Amino acid sequence: MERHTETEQKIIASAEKLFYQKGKAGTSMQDIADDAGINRTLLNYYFRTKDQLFEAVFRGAMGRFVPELATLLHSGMPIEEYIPVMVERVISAMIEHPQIPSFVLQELNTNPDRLPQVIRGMGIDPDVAMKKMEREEPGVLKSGIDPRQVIISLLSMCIFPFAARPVVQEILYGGDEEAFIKAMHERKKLVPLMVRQIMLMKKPTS
Amino acid sequence: MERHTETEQKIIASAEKLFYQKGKAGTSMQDIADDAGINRTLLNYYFRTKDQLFEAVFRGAMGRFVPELATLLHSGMPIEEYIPVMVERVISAMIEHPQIPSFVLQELNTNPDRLPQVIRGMGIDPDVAMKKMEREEPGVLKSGIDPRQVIISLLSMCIFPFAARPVVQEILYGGDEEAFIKAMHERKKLVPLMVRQIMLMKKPTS
DNA sequence: GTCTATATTGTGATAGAC
DNA sequence: GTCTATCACAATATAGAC
Repeated sequence: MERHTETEQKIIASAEKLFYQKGKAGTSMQDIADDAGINRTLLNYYFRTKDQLFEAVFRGAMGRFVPELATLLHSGMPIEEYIPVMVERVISAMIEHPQIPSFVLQELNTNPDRLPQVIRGMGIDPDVAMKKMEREEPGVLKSGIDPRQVIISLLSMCIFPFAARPVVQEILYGGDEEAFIKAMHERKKLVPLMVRQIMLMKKPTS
Repeated sequence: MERHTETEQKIIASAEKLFYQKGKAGTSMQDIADDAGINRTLLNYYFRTKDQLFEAVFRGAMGRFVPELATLLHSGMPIEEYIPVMVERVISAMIEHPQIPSFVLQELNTNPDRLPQVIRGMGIDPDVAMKKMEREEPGVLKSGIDPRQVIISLLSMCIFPFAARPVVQEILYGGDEEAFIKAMHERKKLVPLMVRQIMLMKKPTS
């Protein structure tokens, strides 16, 4: 592990702030330098190119909640046991860094070529994950629901409120930031209960 | 209503495609002109500035699913009745235009100043919406759950799979586009059932 | 490590010929 | 309506002095 100079840290901090908010294309090197209060050419000195600086920020963002999500697919525990753990960790991570979900989704949408790399980075073997879910299905879901539909709902209920934070906060919480955060803390308990209800669901007309 | 020339339509089509995918800052006027196979200055002739062209595209995107969402808050029906209708409409609209959710969320995140305008555009009076939910709460939710938490979950389960489509499709459906779309069609029936389960939930330790 | 100066390319936008 | 030519400026990046 290298030690990072003060300037380098200021650059990363400003780059994170601006990339999270305005995206890669919407942020110029000058913007970052100004925000960090340093000369523009220092960005090139430390990171050579804008691409490499962005890469550093993106990896950092992934590193902050990919490990939590990877648990979902690799834990040895039966699915119902680690759902509360996983939800608690994921939502907590997002409360600390509320802008990461929309930032990551935006980048993956703009540049889907990155997906394979990201998935490998998560240490996920999709086949293994699929088999795990299929294997668990009979025990976990009384109904004939595709377990992937449950996974999607679980992830949705955790991540979406942050990806759509401005809208949710404004419309449902009257723009009150504290109220929004408080609601997200409550959600750490609520989402597992909601998912539990979904898993107890009766088979639909299939 | 004006009639639109062929060139104008080609411009809008290409602008939508590229803005949806790469965002406003990530798309240049040259990119759009090239995609439409026309001269770059024609964009200025028809829309004067990039801002105005983007505005046209953004309004178009909003218009495609805001009316569906507004129903959620303005319908005279009791909430449980129009949930299936609303889910069906919203998901169908997103199957037709899968890129709109991430596009709109991205823009609202980058430029939250737009929110008031958008909310007014939806014809939503937030106060009215809140009162409606509070008024319905006793009848609809046996538990003491904040009805906003249910609304958030409902919207999440509908919209998130599209906002995160590349990831969901790749990891859960092995990159198979058809399989993803089929799953989203099934979701039109599933989400109302899931929400119903959530609304039947017992009060947590409050 | 940090600065100034500069090269190079790209961008949004307009004027004016056809 | 569509083109060419041109403008003013912003962007990334590098060379080289200190």
